[in-house]
Amino acid sequence: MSVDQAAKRDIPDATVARLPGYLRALGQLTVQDVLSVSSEELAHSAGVSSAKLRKDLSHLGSYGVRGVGYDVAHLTYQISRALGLTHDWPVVIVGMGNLGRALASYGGFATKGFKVVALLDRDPQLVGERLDELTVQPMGELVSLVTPGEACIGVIATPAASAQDVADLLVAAGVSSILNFAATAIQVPEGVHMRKVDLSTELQILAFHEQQRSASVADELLEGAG
Amino acid sequence: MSVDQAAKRDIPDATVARLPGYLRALGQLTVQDVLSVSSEELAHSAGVSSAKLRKDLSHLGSYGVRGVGYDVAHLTYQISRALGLTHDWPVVIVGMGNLGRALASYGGFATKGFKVVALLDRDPQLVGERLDELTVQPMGELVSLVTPGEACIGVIATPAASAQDVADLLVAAGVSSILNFAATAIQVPEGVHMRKVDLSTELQILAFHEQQRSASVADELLEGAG
DNA sequence: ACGCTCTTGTGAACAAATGCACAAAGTCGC
DNA sequence: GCGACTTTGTGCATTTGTTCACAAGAGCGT
Ligand SMILES: NC(=O)c1ccc[n+]([C@@H]2O[C@H](COP(=O)([O-])OP(=O)(O)OC[C@H]3O[C@@H](n4cnc5c(N)ncnc54)[C@H](O)[C@@H]3O)[C@@H](O)[C@H]2O)c1
Ligand SMILES: NC(=O)c1ccc[n+]([C@@H]2O[C@H](COP(=O)([O-])OP(=O)(O)OC[C@H]3O[C@@H](n4cnc5c(N)ncnc54)[C@H](O)[C@@H]3O)[C@@H](O)[C@H]2O)c1
Repeated sequence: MSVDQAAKRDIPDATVARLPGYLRALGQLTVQDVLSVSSEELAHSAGVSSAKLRKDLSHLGSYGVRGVGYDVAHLTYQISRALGLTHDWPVVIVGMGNLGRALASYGGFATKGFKVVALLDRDPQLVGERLDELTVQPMGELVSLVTPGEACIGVIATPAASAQDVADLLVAAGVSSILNFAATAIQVPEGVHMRKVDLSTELQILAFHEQQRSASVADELLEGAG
Repeated sequence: MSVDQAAKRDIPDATVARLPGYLRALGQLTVQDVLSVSSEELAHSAGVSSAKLRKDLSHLGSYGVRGVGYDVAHLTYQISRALGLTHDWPVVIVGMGNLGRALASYGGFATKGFKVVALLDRDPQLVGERLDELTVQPMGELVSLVTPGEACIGVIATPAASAQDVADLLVAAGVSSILNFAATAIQVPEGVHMRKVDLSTELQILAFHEQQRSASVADELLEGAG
């Protein structure tokens, strides 16, 4: 058993970040009743190179068959296990504005190893409102919803100004992983995992590349003229 | 001027991905009327190490003053320029469901160098609906909205099943940068930039770390017992 | 049984990113 | 002016990630 866990222990971050993409591609193959897939094909559907895919999978163990490829069902299981998706993780969403509602009504959670267990907002006007099986609760309920020591994922969908306060409340209640949608950096204590999803960052990165493109076009014109 | 552009030309990807975060931290300092900031302070607000921040900024040029720090306004300008945010980029959003509406009504675009110029959906029921100054238009309007050669950013907020089709339409219309919110990998031709924002990927990465944590706790218990 | 074909898994080379540590270059008090 | 002090910018070592290229292994037809 120690071998098994040791194998999981040092999966590179870059690999972990790509595993969900492989899982999704495998899911599409599953519904198409495809039983087996080569690294080349799977890599193409996931949008990576086949060498990268094979190296990534080699970190989980040796689950392919040389000359044949990977068994779709078995690989799906192995990746799910590596990611810790063999059981559902509870998720609480804080902030029931435009984004929070969209997230709450988004069905993609349940099928992927997560279960939204609570929706919270500090606005008394929103508390009590029903959204897809769940009732919006006041912030005070947080401590009774989260059991310290038991893993729980917190999602922040409040305005940037409240994000740090909400993060502090989540951490105090015992949440150890936070996904932040607010457009601000938040500080969390050591031991709490934090990731952010940020629209404007992504757009700005795209803008950078667009600008590079137009700059190089301009340069080529100048070079042609000079 | 060639020197200037050469300096911008090879900013590492990892640096580009962090620049928006610095810009945001600088924005907060600006509203607080802070005029100057050290790498240590700015790095802390942006959630990175000061060495990383300095190395990142050094790729843009030498805009700090030794012994003092960085001028907030000037650094803001330089980063904006490096990212290509000195003028607004047009953005079209396709898919006016839960997420698309949240994005459309999100004010964060305008202040950050972007302007939503069109909302599109294929559902005739939604076409014609007004959302914040804009009317939802049918997909056929795409070609008349985008001018090939002029940069435009396309945002995909349709279900996964339609994402590839929508991407193809956007590319055909002349869009050269795409931000994909749909939970699927899409293929775009060489020369088109594509980035994705994906909730379930992020949650799965958090789940991995939670699982690592519980695995190591279990290990420690075993070790203590053995 | 054997050789042919196919595809995995991985060592080794390469590239990118990070972190360290300090010289260089500025400010400020005197 | 000058020396003490502060903070930047960067060369270098280290770590992390990617790509290449191919040996090892599995299936299949004969
Ligand atoms: N809407 C989008 O498309 C979008 C896109 C990208 C990022 N974001 C970010 O997501 C966040 C939410 O966006 P939105 O459009 O849903 O905002 P919103 O204003 O519609 O909703 C925010 C909600 O958070 C609640 N709230 C505020 N402070 C709180 C606190 N301290 N504790 C608990 N609840 C609190 C408010 O009552 C409100 O219901 C913002 O930070 C925004 O920048 C939104
Ligand atoms: N809602 C969320 O919180 C959330 C979170 C993460 C990811 N996502 C992803 O974002 C996407 C959209 O989610 P949603 O909840 O808004 O879905 P939705 O079903 O509410 O809306 C989808 C919209 O896209 C339109 N559409 C469908 N096919 C189209 C096509 N070919 N061309 C143009 N328009 C088309 C539909 O008419 C509909 O209005 C999904 O892929 C989902 O996985 C959503």
